[in-house]
Amino acid sequence: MLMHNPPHPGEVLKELCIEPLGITVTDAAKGLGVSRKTLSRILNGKAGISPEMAVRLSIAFNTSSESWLNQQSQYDLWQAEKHRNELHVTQLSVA
Amino acid sequence: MLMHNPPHPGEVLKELCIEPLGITVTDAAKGLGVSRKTLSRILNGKAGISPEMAVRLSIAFNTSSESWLNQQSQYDLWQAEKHRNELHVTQLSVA
DNA sequence: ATAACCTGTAACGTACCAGGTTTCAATTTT
DNA sequence: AAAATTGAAACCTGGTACGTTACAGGTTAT
Repeated sequence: MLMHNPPHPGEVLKELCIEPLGITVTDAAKGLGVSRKTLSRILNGKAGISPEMAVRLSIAFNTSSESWLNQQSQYDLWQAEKHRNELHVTQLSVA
Repeated sequence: MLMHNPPHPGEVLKELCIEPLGITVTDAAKGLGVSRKTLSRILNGKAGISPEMAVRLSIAFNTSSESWLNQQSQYDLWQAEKHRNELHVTQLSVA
C-alpha cells in the first residue's frame, strides 16, 4: 500500500540520524565520504537518496540500505502518482 | 530483506505482461503512451523503470505502481551493494 | 517471392539530476 | 572578535530517461 504523503527521506535522515547524534552536517558528510553540499542538498529535500548513498547511510548509521531507498521510492512514487490522470495510457489487461 | 540477484524488472515485464497477452512491443508501447524505443530499452535491460513509467504500467496492466518501482529499487540496490566495500564511509552510530 | 510488419539498435538531440569544487553571506558557537 | 557551521549560488562532469529518425534482419501475410 502506498503511504500517505511521505516525507522527504532527507527530513527523516536529519531528525532520526544527524540530530540525535549531535553531529554537524559537515562531520556527517565527512563520515559518509561525500561533499558537504551533497549531504546538505539531501537534508533540505533538494536531492534524493541515490542507491549508492543508501549504502553509505547503511554503513554510517548501521541500518539497512533497503529502508533508505524504499523511502526514496515511496516519495518519488507519490510525486509521480499526482500526475496519474495526465498520462495517456490505455488499459491492456483486465486481470 | 534484500532479494538474491533480482532480475531486470524489464524481464519480468516481458514475461508476465507482454508475452501472456500476446501483444507486440509496438502495440504495448502505444498503449503505454511511450515510444517503442523506450519500452524496448526497458524490456532488454538497457533502461530502468522510472516512477512515471511505474504509474503507466500500473494503469495498463491493472497492477500496483509500487510493485514496479520496488522491483527497480531492489535491482538498483543490488548493483550498488556490489561496491559496498569500495566506499570510504566511517561508522557514525553504533545503534 | 514480394510486401508488410515486428524488432533491436544506432545516432542524434533535449532534459533532468547526482555529485564535485569553489565561493559567498548569514548565523551560531567559542 | 574570531572561528565554525550552514544554505545556497555558479560552474563543471557524468549518467540516464525520453523523443524522433533511420537502418538491418527477421517474421508473417499476400
